[in-house]
Amino acid sequence: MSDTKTASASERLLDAATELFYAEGVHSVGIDRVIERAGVAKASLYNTFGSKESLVAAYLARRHEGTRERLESAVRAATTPREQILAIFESQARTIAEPGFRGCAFMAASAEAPADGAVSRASRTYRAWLRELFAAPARELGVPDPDALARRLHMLYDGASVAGWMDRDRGAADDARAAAEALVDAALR
Amino acid sequence: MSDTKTASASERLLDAATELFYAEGVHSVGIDRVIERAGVAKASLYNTFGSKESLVAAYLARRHEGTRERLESAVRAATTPREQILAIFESQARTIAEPGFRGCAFMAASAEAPADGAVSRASRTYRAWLRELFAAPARELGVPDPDALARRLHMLYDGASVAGWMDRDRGAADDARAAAEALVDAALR
DNA sequence: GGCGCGCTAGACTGACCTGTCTAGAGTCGC
DNA sequence: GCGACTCTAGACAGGTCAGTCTAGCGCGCC
Repeated sequence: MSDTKTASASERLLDAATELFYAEGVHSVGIDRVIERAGVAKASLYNTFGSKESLVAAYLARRHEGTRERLESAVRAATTPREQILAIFESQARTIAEPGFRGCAFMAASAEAPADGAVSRASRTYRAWLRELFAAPARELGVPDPDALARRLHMLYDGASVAGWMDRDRGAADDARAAAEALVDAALR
Repeated sequence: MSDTKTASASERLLDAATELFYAEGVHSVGIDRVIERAGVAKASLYNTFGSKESLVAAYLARRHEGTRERLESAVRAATTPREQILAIFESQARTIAEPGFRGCAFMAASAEAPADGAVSRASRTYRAWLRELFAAPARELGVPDPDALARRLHMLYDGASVAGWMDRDRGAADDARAAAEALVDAALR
């Protein structure tokens, strides 16, 4: 998170938007609260982003980037395809355990947004990337239908995220990891 | 759905709330649109439900009831515990294939609601019921940890719902069903 | 017949929303 | 010194929101 004093107005706006939108929801947080938290004038927000929807899209793009760095570095640290798949769930477990975890930001934002706007587009981009993150090691495994395996692993990932959020189940990703092992084994059988 | 002409004001309000809240989100739909669609005066809504939040809770309670009837009758029609578990996903497949499917109403409503209100309470009640719907046949299977199996099946169910919604994946529940078979087999092994 | 109750229609309040606009402060290169 | 630029502070417009309140209608029950 950037230093409030030195960072540019656009950085501070994104910091504030990230904290407020994720914690309270896109619709519940007004522009005025974002600029107040960022210590930035309203005109600067509209000069930089143009609209609230664009600010939300930028917030989601930044979250996508953060998740991408975290998960891809976890995957890189693993050697076998099987371990790469499980590393995704191990990284997710750390995310869910963090204080303030409130589920998937893309689900939350999409639930409040119309189906054809910038928010839905950002979500589709994110989900396509995550799907491919599962699909690449699935192909390396040499299973008969790697795309089907990737879809099912993605379901476990989403389900763990929902359980960590709505059921406050801290161990959700550990369960998902164990289930993922079973799915990989079954696909290899 | 009740007949607009003969049903009571409270029934017509719930009908309208169900359609609008599910299709467009709780926050996006104002009270005025609900009463207009229901053909009911605003005072009647506030006499009956007292607040918008209570109307939302009543809408969720009704959805819970509908899902309960659908899934429990699907489970009853199955004979073995294994078939009961798979019947849940088969029923989900029909739900996802329906036109207008927009994901889990409880996820959507919870994403817009504060964490301690009537909406979150309704979601917890619903999720606890669904968890138990998986747990009962899991216990009958005689697996070592039926609660863990139920949690993992619930994750698949949630993940299929998310995929059916966000990825417009019509076959999501079929994938989830196949994955559930693998999880059940692995738990029995 | 008359009373009460559930209902309708809609004005109204006060708050909050996004987005625009004005006016001016500070800082840079030149 | 001066213009260009980026920023701040905040008023303002136009709309929407939840929720309250008044006034009156119609129907069933006593």
